[in-house]
Amino acid sequence: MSQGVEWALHTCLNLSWLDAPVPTGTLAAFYELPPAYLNKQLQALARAGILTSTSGPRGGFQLARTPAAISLLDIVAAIEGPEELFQCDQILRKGPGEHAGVDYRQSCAFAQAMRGADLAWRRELAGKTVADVRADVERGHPEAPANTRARIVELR
Amino acid sequence: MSQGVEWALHTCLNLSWLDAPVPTGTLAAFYELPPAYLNKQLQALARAGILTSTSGPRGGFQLARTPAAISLLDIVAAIEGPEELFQCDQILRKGPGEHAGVDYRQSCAFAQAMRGADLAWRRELAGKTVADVRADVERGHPEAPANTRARIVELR
DNA sequence: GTAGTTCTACTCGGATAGTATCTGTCCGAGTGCGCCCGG
DNA sequence: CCGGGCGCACTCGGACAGATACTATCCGAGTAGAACTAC
Repeated sequence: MSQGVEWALHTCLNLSWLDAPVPTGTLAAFYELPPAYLNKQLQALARAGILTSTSGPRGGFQLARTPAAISLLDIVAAIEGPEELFQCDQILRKGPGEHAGVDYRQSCAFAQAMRGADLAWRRELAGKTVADVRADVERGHPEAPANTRARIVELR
Repeated sequence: MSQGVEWALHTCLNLSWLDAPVPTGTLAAFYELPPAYLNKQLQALARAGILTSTSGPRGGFQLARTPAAISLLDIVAAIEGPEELFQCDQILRKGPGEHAGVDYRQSCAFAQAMRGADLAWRRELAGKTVADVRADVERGHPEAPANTRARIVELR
């Protein structure tokens, strides 16, 4: 699974503590990440409607909706794409007893099982939002929001 | 997710209907797969203890244990490796408020959530065995075992 | 003093290289079977 | 006719290229703000 997912998750959490656009360079410096490559990931989040981007001075990225409306699945899907983990290539098409026109992505027992596991994974991710994670973090580290805000203005 | 997983799943199912070693070439011809590359996947299954391999004439691969003792997770893990889907690189190490020596793979809220989803996925896969899938297939297509056996001897 | 204009610096966005992993292929080591030879 | 030895064809196993996708970088288009000028 792509590296950018972790960057996107933590960056979204940080943005949830801020209410003004933050440029890529500042967000990258926060974790010492390559700025241009982080920018690429944030572009994907913007295309997915999770972030909004504003150009020019005082521009940058900010959350497009409330943290409670952003699930971890939204972020993962924005970076990794909407495809399932297991892609059925229907090799049964080449086997014996094949009925042309059958969609083995639906009828193959293995494809069904893999899809079931995929759905269980997605259900877990869809059930956790950025707001949930933020609450967990603030419970364990009440100073985190202030620290983050301070570091961001320090890096501007 | 790797292509070889689908090949491995279907090949294990086919082998569950047979009780003698089948060479890679025959198994590959069954679905018109590249023989040498399928061989590579079967080697991985053998290393994982799912198949046993015998060299020489009349050799090949066969299941190492009963189909009820082979879960889909076993096969997936043999091909893809034992790593989790999401790898936490602990970028928090580079952030503010960092306490040296903390293992963020354990304490980071995102890592915990991703691990939970991973476990849900694995639980689904571990709960389904090759024997289960075989029963499903035989229910829908009672002729499948005989067809498979016939095709295998035909391709020998 | 104020409004309009220009200029500049800053930001995103997509186009462009480098690298690791997945995909596919090849040849050598080992092995069991069948054949041949001798008794 | 029967037993032993030899040769051979077959199979796995790991070492070797090619293709795809991930990682990383750079430069141009657009924009908001500030500075400057004219009234």
